[in-house]
Amino acid sequence: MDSISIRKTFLDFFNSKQHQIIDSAPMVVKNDPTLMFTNAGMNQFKDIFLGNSQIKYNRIANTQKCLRVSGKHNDLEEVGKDTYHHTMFEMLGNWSFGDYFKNEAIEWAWELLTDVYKINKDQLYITIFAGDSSEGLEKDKEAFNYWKEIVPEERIILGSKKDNFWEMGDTGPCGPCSEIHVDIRDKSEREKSDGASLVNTGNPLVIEIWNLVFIEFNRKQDGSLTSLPAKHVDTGMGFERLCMVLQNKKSNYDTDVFQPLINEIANRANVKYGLNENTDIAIRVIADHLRAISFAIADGQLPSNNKAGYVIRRILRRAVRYAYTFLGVKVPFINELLPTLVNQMGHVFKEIKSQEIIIKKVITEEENAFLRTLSKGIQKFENYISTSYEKKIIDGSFAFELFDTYGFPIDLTQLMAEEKGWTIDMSGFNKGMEEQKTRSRSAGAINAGDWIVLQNTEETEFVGYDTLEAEVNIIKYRKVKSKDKEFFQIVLDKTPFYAESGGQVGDKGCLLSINDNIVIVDTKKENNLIVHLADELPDDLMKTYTAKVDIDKRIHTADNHSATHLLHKALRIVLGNHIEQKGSYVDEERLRFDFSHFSKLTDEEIINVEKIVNEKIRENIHIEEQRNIPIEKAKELGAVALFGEKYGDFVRLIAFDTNFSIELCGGTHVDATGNIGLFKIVSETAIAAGVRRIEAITADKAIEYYTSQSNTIDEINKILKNPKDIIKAVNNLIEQNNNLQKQLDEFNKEKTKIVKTELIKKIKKINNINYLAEKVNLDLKNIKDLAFSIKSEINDLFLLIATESDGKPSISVMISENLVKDKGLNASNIVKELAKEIDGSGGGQSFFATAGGKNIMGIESALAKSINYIN
RNA sequence: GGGGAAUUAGCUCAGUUGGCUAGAGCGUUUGACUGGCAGUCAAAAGGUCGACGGUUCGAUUCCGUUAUUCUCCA
Repeated sequence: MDSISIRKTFLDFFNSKQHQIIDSAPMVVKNDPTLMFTNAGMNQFKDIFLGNSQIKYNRIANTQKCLRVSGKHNDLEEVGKDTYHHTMFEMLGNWSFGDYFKNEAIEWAWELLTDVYKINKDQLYITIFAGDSSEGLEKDKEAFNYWKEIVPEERIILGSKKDNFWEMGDTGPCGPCSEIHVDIRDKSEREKSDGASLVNTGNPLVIEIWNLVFIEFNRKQDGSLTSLPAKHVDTGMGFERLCMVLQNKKSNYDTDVFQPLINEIANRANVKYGLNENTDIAIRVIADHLRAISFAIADGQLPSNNKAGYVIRRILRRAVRYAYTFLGVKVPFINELLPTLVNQMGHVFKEIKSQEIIIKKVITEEENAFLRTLSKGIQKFENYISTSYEKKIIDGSFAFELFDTYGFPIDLTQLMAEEKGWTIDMSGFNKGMEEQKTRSRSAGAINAGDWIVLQNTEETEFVGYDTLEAEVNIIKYRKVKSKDKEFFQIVLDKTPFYAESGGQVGDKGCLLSINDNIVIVDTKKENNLIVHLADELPDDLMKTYTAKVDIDKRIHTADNHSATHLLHKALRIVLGNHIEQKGSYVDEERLRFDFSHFSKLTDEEIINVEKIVNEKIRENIHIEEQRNIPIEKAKELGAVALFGEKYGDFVRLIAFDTNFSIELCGGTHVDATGNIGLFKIVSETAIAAGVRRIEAITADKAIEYYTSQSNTIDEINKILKNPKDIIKAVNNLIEQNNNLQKQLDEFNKEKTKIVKTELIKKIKKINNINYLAEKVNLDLKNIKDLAFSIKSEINDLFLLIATESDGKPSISVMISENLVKDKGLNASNIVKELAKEIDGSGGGQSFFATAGGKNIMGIESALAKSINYIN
């Protein structure tokens, strides 16, 4: 069975069991501070488990794109070395939310694996939770009894809390799980030893294939467990692994999920897969990482220099490094593999097909950038080797500097050192690493206290679309410490405050009562929870408060947000339908819109975009809002859906003229476009390969902009005495200035020349030295020129020039090089001594030195004393 | 969020106890050689040393602030 049918069979099977089949959520997670990427199938249902969201379907199944590269599940460094770790993988799963439980979950899993996929029953083993006395938990008898009916008892293995009890985090929903393991060893091996003894022992051929989690408890802060009223089923089956089993392979990489990529890589690198351990690893790394970065970029996460974007960059760089070191490919080529991937997965995951061009462009650019980083690191490394050749040990601190500051991978440093017969002081390197880690941890440590729950309410009601003021009660709060700040997070039963999301900043405002005025400094979202940030708590937490949003900030933010929608559509009209939103930021000051486009916008295009937006503003189009419509209907209406945004099945739709702009959007907007007033683009720049950024202002800010521009022109006009043609007048001025500057230079040259000839005339020959000490009226730069110029004409020169500028004296001494050498004269020393006369100090080189001081009266004596040096 | 680094000619970069009136290669322009292309040789132009402030007689160099970029950690 090929991988495409395997995936389809899974979804069809659960569809036939009345499951709603849903799309994969984006790999890139928004609104969850604890998670950067989707790392398990259940992530998008976290709010349901936590009770923050309502259940829309009782039964769901899907295939979920997952990425395990950071945090608790970090498989990045393992990828490639074995046959089963991946950064990106698909997780097949079926869920029950308060609907069916252990019985059906077990029955269906068995049916699918053995009846549908036809896996040999003798090769399957079951694990169930054995119980844990320290938790006061008994063996999962329920699961055991169900399994016993379908599987011989000796194939059911009791597992510990570590293997068979699943927890989402330190607190929250959890429960026992039951895993299905499969033994894919050769028949002869299976006959020799029992597979049961190899379950959970790390054998790559006796592996877990499906994990069925039964969520029935809630872990409280004090560590105790309570039984949940609604029990859930959460299952996960690794797709790539399933393919391996069904295709009778011993490695995920041997399945048709990876083989086309592997062949392509081997082809292009001109190596054969399966002959050499090192090149095999490299090929697997590249195949895996290409998938991860392509899907991440499609989900809207561009490589960048921090956070999630940085993780993506690192994955790509790991791939480039393996290609560079083990395949000897030193030019960008990973981007060229993309068509193979798109060909293979584009029909299921449409996002990589529709964005193929931009993904390729971004990868190419990143490859080039990293190859540059590598060559810089190599240069640094070779410099180091050549300057400290005697010891043949590379300092840990230098290796760390290369890694930390220049991004040069440590194992590459090791490899290069080995080639030269050097070693690296790894303990020094590790020490630097440790220091860096502890520094970061202590700085980033956020100490969140327990939630203090005052009321039990399911979900905060957001009323901010309709009102900016509401009577509210506090349902829970907690104190949060981060580094030197301490603040409170407050959750309300309902709130007019918009929480930061979709690029729009969170609201500010206050909680008011007769005696209290608590300032809300920001509003953020943690999953679906709207959290208000405040520096202090109200005195009486049980009271009802008036929650008031900062109206000015909200209105101006809405201006900018609505303008962003108009801009988006205008860009599509002017530039074409390839425009995809890649990022957006909206606050009360301005708006920022990143979008895919391949060249700089011309002045004309920018003017056209501005023109369209301003026309739509003048049309004063009223907003059409539909708050809860099914996503299918929204798409029918032509709404622009954004990759990288997570949508429920019901969405909010914002239209300004249904024939013009329709977008799915949770943000706050103006009632009619006329409120925006005026729209002005202030900058257009590139931010990544194929991605451009427009920054713009609206309303008051735009008017201020034009006012200040106009004032500037008025000022210039005034200064130039109202010329007919201001541009011509300025050009004339510049030209005149250039001419004058030229003349001035000429004049100074002339003057210097005259002074020079006069000075040369005054030179006296004393003891075979051409001596002169004079005061002149030139600035310091000209004196320097003068001194060098005289030196080039007069041999055996001892020259002292003094001058006065801004009421301060300064002296310069110039001595011919041969005198410096033969007579031991040193201009620097001489000038230091003479500087005493003018209450100053100075220095310089042995043939030319300068000094400055405070006492003008000392110039004469300094000039007089200079003769002592040649006598 | 925290650390490290970079920013010098159109491009790629040198430039250490603060003072060599700021350099190289490539590119550009001009001239010579050649029938032309190309090339060789010679010469020239091109610098607010990222911005602002401080220390100093003097700052590309030292210190602080800031901007941008790179990089590592969380």
